[in-house]
Amino acid sequence: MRYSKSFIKTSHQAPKDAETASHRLLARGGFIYPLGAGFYSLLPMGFRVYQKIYDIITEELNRIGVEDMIMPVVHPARVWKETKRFFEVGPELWKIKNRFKEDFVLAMTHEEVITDAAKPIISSYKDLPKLVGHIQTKVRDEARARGGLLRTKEFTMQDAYSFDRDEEALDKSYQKFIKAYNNIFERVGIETIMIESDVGAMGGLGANEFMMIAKNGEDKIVVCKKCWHAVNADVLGISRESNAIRKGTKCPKCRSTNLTFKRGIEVGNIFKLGTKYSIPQKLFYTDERNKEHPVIMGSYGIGLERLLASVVEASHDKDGIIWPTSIAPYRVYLLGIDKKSAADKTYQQLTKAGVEVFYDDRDATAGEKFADADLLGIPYRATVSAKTKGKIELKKRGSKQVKLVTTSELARRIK
RNA sequence: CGGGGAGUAGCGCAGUCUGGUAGCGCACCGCGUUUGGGACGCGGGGGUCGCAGGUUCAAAUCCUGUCUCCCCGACCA
Repeated sequence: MRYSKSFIKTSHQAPKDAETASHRLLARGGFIYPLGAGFYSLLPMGFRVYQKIYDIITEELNRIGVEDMIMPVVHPARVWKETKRFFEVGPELWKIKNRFKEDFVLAMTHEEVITDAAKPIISSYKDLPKLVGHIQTKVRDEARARGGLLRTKEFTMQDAYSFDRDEEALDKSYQKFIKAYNNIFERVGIETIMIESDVGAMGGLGANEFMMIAKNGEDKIVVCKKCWHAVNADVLGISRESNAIRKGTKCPKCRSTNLTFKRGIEVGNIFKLGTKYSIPQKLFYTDERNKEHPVIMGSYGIGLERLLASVVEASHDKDGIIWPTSIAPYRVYLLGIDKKSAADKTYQQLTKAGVEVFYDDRDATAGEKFADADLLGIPYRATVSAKTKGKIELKKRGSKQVKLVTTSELARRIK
C-alpha cells in the first residue's frame, strides 16, 4: 500500500484526554477513530492488525477442534427470558424494542443463543463432546467506557462453547482451551498469567481469567508468594490492599498470608458453566442406559480490540508502537528520501515478492517519514536514498542498528 | 450513578473573569527554496464559538435549560 493512497492521517498530537499509551498511540497513528464514547472505528491500519489477531485466534482454536460459525447480534428476548438473565443481568444488558414493542437484546454474550442452537443437534451421548465458536460483535451498556479500546461498549469477541457429558469431560475441554489461550497470547506477543476469578453473571462451577500484568490495568490481582496461586481480588472480597493485609487475608490455596498485589488487564476469560444454561433451556442428552442428563457446558472468550490495545500497552516506546511481527499491520515501512524512482522500483519488487509493504511515497521530509515509521511501529524500516548507493538501508523497529542490503536480500531477511 | 474537568476550524489551544462581532500552533491549498529525524519563506481557504431560550443597542463572553465528551470512583459476561 502506498501512503498517498491509504485512508490514513497520523498526528503529532494525541486526543486531549487520552491517557493510556495504547489510546494515545492508536489514535495518533490513525489506527482507530472514535465515533462516540465507547464506540470506535478501526481504520485500515488498525483493521489489518485486528485481522492478524483474528487469524491467530481462529487457527489456535481450530487446532483444538473448535468449529467456526456465526450467530446474530440482535436476539429475541425469549432465550434470555428462559435463563432469567433478561431480568437478572442489570443495566449492562442492552435491551431494545421493535416496532411492535416486543423485547430484544443486543448480544452481550452468546450462551443462550448457542444453547438454543444446540438443541436439535445434541440429543445423545454419541453427540458429545462438541466444540464450537465464533467471532462476533458484543454490545454492553457499560457504565463507563475507558482507555480507548481497553473498555468499549461495542467490541468483537471470540467466544467458544463446549458441550460435554459430565464434569470430567468438561475438565478436558477446559484444559484444551487453557492451552489454546496460552498459545494465542504468546503468539500475539504478550505475557499473561491465569488467575482464579469470579463466575459473575455467567454463573456456573468456576472461572479463570487470563491477565496481562499492567500498571494501569483495571483489575486487582492477588498473588501468593508461597505457592504462586493468583486470584482476582474480587474473589477474596478485597477492596483495599491495606485492609487485606491488616485483616490477614490468606491465600485460598495454601493459606499463606505472604501475598503480593498486582494490576492487570483481563484479555481472556473462561467459564465452567455446568448446567446453568442447559437446564433452563432444556438441552439434554440421553446416555447409554436411556437416561436423560443436562449437557455440561463451558464458555470461553477473548476480546479482540482489547487484546490489540494490550499489545500496544506492552510494546511501545516514546516514539510509538512496536508491533510484534506476528500481528504487525505491514512487514516493512519503505521510504525514499531523495531517490523517488528507486524507491518506487523497490516497492514494486517487494510487492511482487509478496512482502507486505507500506510505502511512504509522500513528498515529505526524511524526518517526517522516520517519525511515522516509528509511530506506526512496523517491524522493519527500509530506506532508499543517494547515500545507500543502489542498496537499501534496513533497520528493525526499536533497534539502532542499520544494514545495507539488496532488494532480494531484503525480501529474504524480513520474511 | 456520585465526584471532578471540558465543549471555540480536522487536531491541540488562547480569548470568557472585565460584553463591542474571533485568534494562535499543527494539518490543508498555491508558488518558491529545501530534504538522513516531525524544514523554511510568501500568499491563501476553512469556524451560525455544542444546542435552545433569555438579558442587552450589542453575547464565544452574562443568566436558565439541555446535549455531548474525558478523568477518578461505584459497576463490569
